[in-house]
Amino acid sequence: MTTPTPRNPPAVQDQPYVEVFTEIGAIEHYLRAAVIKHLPEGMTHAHFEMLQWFMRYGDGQTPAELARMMLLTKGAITNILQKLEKMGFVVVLADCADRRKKRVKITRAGLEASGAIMKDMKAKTEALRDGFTDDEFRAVTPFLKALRVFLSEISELGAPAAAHR
Amino acid sequence: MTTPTPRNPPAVQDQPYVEVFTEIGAIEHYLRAAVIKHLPEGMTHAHFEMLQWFMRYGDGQTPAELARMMLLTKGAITNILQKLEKMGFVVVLADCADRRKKRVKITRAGLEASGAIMKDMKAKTEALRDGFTDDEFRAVTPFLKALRVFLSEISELGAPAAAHR
DNA sequence: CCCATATCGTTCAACAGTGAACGATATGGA
DNA sequence: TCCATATCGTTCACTGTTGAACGATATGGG
Repeated sequence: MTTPTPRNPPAVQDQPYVEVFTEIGAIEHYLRAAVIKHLPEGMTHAHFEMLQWFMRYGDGQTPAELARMMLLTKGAITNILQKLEKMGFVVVLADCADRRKKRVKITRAGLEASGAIMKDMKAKTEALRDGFTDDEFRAVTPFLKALRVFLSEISELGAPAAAHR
Repeated sequence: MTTPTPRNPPAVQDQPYVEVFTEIGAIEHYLRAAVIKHLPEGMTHAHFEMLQWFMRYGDGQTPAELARMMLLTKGAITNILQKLEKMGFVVVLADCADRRKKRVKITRAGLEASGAIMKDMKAKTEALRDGFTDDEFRAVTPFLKALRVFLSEISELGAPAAAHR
């Protein structure tokens, strides 16, 4: 056992919301880490999230729509789609009605790849459902939704105008 | 009004836990965006998080300890600390007892910079406390903590050994 | 006293995401 | 009709993080 870390004590105790944000950040981190372990060679977490998005909401969206939904920039979406298309997991089609737009469709190979990954993660998702009930998740969902909406509105606001002088 | 997006319908409805993870990812995204708007020129979200960490838990940790606590690699911590030191917000001292280690201390300037940012964000934190009660945050904290612990344990596990053969 | 092992902090190449350009296309009011 | 404005998808320079090195230091068993 080593000497305990010398350290100045914290000045105050955490506000409840600070603790929530900290836990949320950690959950995000560990969830990503857990998923990444199951992705095949060359597939990024963002790639997998894109495929999952199609599984959840269907496909046929434009890249700009995907960017807004997935909270990424259009540039990131372009990059992700190009790689997914190279892998054969999506096709990107021109939109005849509006020639600025494109439409993204998941391929059969994409469906299969997505399914294979989820199957590979099955033990973990089952452990999750073993440790927590659906009702526990449902119990916190309204609050998380409200918090997300609140932050999405507030995050668009800039810094205050340096007070008045 | 444009034509509604042509899109294949989703096959199934979201599992409760999927929705929770989605909301958590969005909360993380918007929270980061909201904070970044208030950071001074040259300060990164990671820099600010480091300063906040010292405010919460005190300073004097080693870089390796900071890496473990903040869920970043040692390389990232080195980078962040070097920049914070250039800004004059932290000092990195040698540990006499263990010459492999260093100890990080926040400076008065770091305290002031951190305080100034928090003051700048005051309107937003007040809006947060206006929209949600402490009890609401406290109500979800145990579940989030348990979920974080669960994921931290499960994320260390690798992929299954490709079944048997 | 060694020496194998572990941890320390740093460096570096690779890579993903951002944000601001850009040309192309749509849209709607003068 | 024409033109200002907006959105489309792409590109590119920049930046932050990762993961694997590396040398230096500490530790503990033989």
